[in-house]
Amino acid sequence: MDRFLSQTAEYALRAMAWMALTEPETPVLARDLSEGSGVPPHYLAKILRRLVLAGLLASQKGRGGGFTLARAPADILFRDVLAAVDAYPTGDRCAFGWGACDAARPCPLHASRSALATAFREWSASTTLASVQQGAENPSVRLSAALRASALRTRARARTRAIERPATKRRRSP
Amino acid sequence: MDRFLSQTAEYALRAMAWMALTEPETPVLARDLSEGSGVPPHYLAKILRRLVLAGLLASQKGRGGGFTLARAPADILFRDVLAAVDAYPTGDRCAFGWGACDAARPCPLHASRSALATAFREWSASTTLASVQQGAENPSVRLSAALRASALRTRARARTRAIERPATKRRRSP
DNA sequence: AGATAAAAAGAGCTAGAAGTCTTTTTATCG
DNA sequence: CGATAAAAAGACTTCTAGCTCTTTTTATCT
Repeated sequence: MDRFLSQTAEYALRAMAWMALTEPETPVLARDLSEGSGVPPHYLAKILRRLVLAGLLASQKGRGGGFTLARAPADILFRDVLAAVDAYPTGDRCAFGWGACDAARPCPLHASRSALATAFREWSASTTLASVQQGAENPSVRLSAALRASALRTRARARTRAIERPATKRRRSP
Repeated sequence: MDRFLSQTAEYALRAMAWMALTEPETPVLARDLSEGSGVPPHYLAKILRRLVLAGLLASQKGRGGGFTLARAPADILFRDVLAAVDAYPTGDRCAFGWGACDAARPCPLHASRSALATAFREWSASTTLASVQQGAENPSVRLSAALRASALRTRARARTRAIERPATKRRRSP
């Protein structure tokens, strides 16, 4: 094992982190986000959808569309992001296998398990997307550069396509 | 999502917790452990094997055999149990997708992620099996009762089998 | 209107986790 | 020794997270 959270949860945090590091209000393409963050494009699309449904992102279809943060980074908890992709553990089922298990009638594992649950809840409820914006070496500089590069690639792709298709109109099978 | 750890990790902790609550030195049958803890019997067998290989349990084959704790509960960390079933996250891969990411060159998610990792490590390295033995309502009483009942069922099974097979000797297909 | 560009939807694939079943090995008892 | 009782081994199945591919919908631009 090499990670604490599920792959999907990590992808969701990664995507939101990227969003928090881009120019606010400017729509970001799923494709650029995928290339920049390394999350598989189609899988990222599904994750983004869930983040939209959870009210953390806003999406705009069609030309000039893309994704934008729905709220200020400081108002988006890690917990919100995890919950959006169903990666926020409720921990309501007893680890010991008991039907009922609470503070009143704790199972032998209850106390230890609660300690972990509490630590996790405090972490995810006290950490916001704003935390990714402050770095010792100002990582946003590097990130902006990466995204700029990505945007340049996007324009390059457009140009390439324009060249590949010289004046002839193509139509897909009817 | 409803749990913090993988199903296997939870089963491993559950099994070890049961072991810590039984009479020391007295071998516990995998079957009784399964019935008592609710872990599927054959799956539990595999988990127990891993715990033996990790040096946390001792096993004895044949009649009168079973499983016993290899060390005192206070000397068995939750971390040890999780590591035995490969459920101890190393967290060495960057959550942001960077190849290199450490305290020197942290990714934007590094600090937050480290906070979680630290909390988890401290929890799993400071919690031992002894923690399951101390409960406000002395859960070991209830557990001992449950195990006693389980042991009784085992003897009942033996009796039943003895009755089902009255003096005739059966042999499996050659 | 028509071309284009974006998100959205949905069907399907794959590998690994979780769980089952059967057989084999090893020990003990009578 | 032979019956029995336990763990151990291993093949096999099932389910689901993660991932891919294709098509559809919606918006914008000329």
